[in-house]
Amino acid sequence: MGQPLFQIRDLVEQHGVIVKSSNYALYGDISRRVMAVVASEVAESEIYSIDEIFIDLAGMSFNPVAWARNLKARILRETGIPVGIGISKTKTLAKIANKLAKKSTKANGVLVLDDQRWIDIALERTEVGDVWGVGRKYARKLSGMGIVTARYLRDMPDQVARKIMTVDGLKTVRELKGVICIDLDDSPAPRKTICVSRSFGTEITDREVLRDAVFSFVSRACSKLRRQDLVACGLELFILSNRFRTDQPQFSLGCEIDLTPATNDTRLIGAAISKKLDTLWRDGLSVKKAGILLLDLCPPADAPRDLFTASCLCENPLMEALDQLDKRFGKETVTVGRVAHADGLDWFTTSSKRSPCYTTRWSDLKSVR
DNA sequence: TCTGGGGTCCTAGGACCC
DNA sequence: TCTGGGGTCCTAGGACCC
Repeated sequence: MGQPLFQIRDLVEQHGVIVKSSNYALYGDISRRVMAVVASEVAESEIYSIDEIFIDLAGMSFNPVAWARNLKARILRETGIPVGIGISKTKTLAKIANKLAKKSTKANGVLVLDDQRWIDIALERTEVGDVWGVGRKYARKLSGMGIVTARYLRDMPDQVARKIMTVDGLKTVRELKGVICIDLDDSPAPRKTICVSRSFGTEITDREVLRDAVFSFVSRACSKLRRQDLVACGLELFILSNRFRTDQPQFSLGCEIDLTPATNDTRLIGAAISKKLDTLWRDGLSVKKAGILLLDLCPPADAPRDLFTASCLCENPLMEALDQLDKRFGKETVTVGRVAHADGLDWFTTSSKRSPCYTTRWSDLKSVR
């Protein structure tokens, strides 16, 4: 997991491993299909990530195992996707149940942890670092104290948990005890930031090429922003050196830009960034990674206004037309400014092994004879 | 040669207010 | 010149998640 491909070339060759570049348009669409099936069966749920959903079964009177098996079968039939279902008293315990459901052949994808004896055994078999909310750093710290399993973690005193891992860690410990501390969140708060960043296939040493790249980030970020009906009050631009090259000086340069009045117009944000880029740039830089971060997002009506503008965002027919064209004919059919010069794409991340967008792009549709 | 991208939350400390 | 108590807001850094 997370290992660069070039480090495991022999393994790939030896076992005939199939390699795929990631394809988020495809994953996103398949995810929506799976979530839709789940939503049709339950009243309360929370989509937690592209491949996870929490379901509230409180007050349920039917047999949970039979119900879960049925749901699992239905998702497989309707989407082709195999899923695992873990059921318990809290989200943290349900995540553990889910993990075990996948591992155990007996469970075969569905596991209920309700009996305390079984919970104890499950926690004993779970490494502390596999608990939801315990990352690498905390896992190392806890192991140093002899807390190596989820069971030890559950049994540690509240004050110690709080001291080592702040209130979040305390919540985790209590959730392991079966006390609900992390509620089901069925209406997630709107985004506060939007980030678009890339590592480049080839390092960039030319300011104008970098400008091209940054412009394409702006284009993507603004389109995300408009899709969520938000405006940005500020943004951050950053450029980084290649951290793996010891023969080069390392740098991490960035700047913040105030956007007043708040906007989601690609042209305005592009122009603001372009100006800043000139002050940030120095000849001799070799840029491996760059990105932009849109900050302080809010609905247009909530945006701070300046003295001379009635509203931060009037109707913007041009941007609307742009989004419509993208929607109808594919991403970046029409772009603002200087995006995507014919010869300017060398820098782009390589993804030669991307699977087709079977379900979201007409030209990628599978043909059947 | 090649080394991912996109988010949130908490805390401590400093600046400021009355 | 010295002295106190009670707040808010912002930022950087560090942890976590997928």
